[in-house]
Amino acid sequence: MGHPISMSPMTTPLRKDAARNWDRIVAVARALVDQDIPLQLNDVASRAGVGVGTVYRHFATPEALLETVATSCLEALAAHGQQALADTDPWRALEGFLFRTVEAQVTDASLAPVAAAATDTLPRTTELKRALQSVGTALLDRARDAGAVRRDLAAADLVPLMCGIAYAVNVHGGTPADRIDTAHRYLATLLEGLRATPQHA
Amino acid sequence: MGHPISMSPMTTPLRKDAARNWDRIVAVARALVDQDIPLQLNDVASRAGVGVGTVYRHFATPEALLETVATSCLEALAAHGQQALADTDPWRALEGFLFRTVEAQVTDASLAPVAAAATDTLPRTTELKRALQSVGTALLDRARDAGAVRRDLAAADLVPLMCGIAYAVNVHGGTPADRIDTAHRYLATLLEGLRATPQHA
DNA sequence: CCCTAAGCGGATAGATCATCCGATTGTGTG
DNA sequence: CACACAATCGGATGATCTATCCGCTTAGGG
Repeated sequence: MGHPISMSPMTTPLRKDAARNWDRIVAVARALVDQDIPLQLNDVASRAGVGVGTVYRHFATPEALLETVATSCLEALAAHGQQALADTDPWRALEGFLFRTVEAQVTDASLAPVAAAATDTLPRTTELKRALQSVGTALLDRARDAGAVRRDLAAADLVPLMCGIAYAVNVHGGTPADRIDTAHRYLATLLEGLRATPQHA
Repeated sequence: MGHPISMSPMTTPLRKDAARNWDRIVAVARALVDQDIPLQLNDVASRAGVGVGTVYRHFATPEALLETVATSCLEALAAHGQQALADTDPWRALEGFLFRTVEAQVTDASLAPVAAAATDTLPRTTELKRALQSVGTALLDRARDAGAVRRDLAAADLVPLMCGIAYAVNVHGGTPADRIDTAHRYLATLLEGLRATPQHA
């Protein structure tokens, strides 16, 4: 699957047992994140049935493990971003992309902290975040050129705003279904404000 | 100043040395919060020049200490809320109140965690939060009755949204001045969306 | 089959947290 | 003022959590 080496072909492949342990650890971490249990590496080790040293060797910090867990989700977002760029309607493209982004953050607890972190542990995370940022910038610029969004919001505001919405949803709370609904309402409201406001012209 | 007993007249006053230590501890905590240093009670004790036991006796948990630090700020907000209720323009009143709220959260690091916490440690905090909530509800209802805000946002959304904005500002980062500016931009955008949107009628 | 290096795993040192209790000090009383 | 007693102090201490190090095991090429 998604072992580190699958991204960097220059590294010697992991030994079979190492790969197995890597999978176990990430699977356990995924489960913990889904249950909102904080990632403590000692704990992960015992749950995965491996030694503490093994976990620390693969992932130097809880953040590194969390980023690994988040990777697939980030990749899916980036992929959708590419599709959005192909949409001919600039506003619809931006709107759809942002909806997916918040929905992902609200659905997957691993995403929010990774998105909000100023500095990344893994190069892969940096790479993916950069890609997402550039897609967002492109979509926003296009929408702005089309006169569809107000001019005082910059590309650098997109990530913070999406994180803010996700955070607000968490504060609001509720069942998973509620949360998605809340996320939609909040984002819809924000987008209404994001639109260029012709009534002020 | 604001010792616990000043709010509950039924309790015997603190002994002189106890009051002095209480002040020292809160002052140190205030300073730590302002420097974004996490509140660790052992650490607070040594910085305040008191024993660990003393700190733990006054504040059972870091949250209790944080809530105490935040109290004066919450009181100021509640006071402003009362003034806002006196404003005859429903929209302006709501807008002003919300601006103050985010500004406070962005300015004072003790506020955000206290506002976002689902459950309070101190009764006083619960009381103040309830008061703020009811002011917010009143302002929102009034604005809605005046047809000034969209109907699909409830009073229960106000706190989460304000926390979300503050969080977004933190993710965005920058100097204190930048942060206040960012907060204003974000809130202005959100408020634009919060307004009733007549062009959809 | 054997050798080597990659990988394993847990004992353990180090840091942090929170409690408990003997020593100290403020305060009301005679 | 001297005393008694209760309130408060403070840090030694045990519990918990974090992360490293190193002797043992095992995969996999020759």
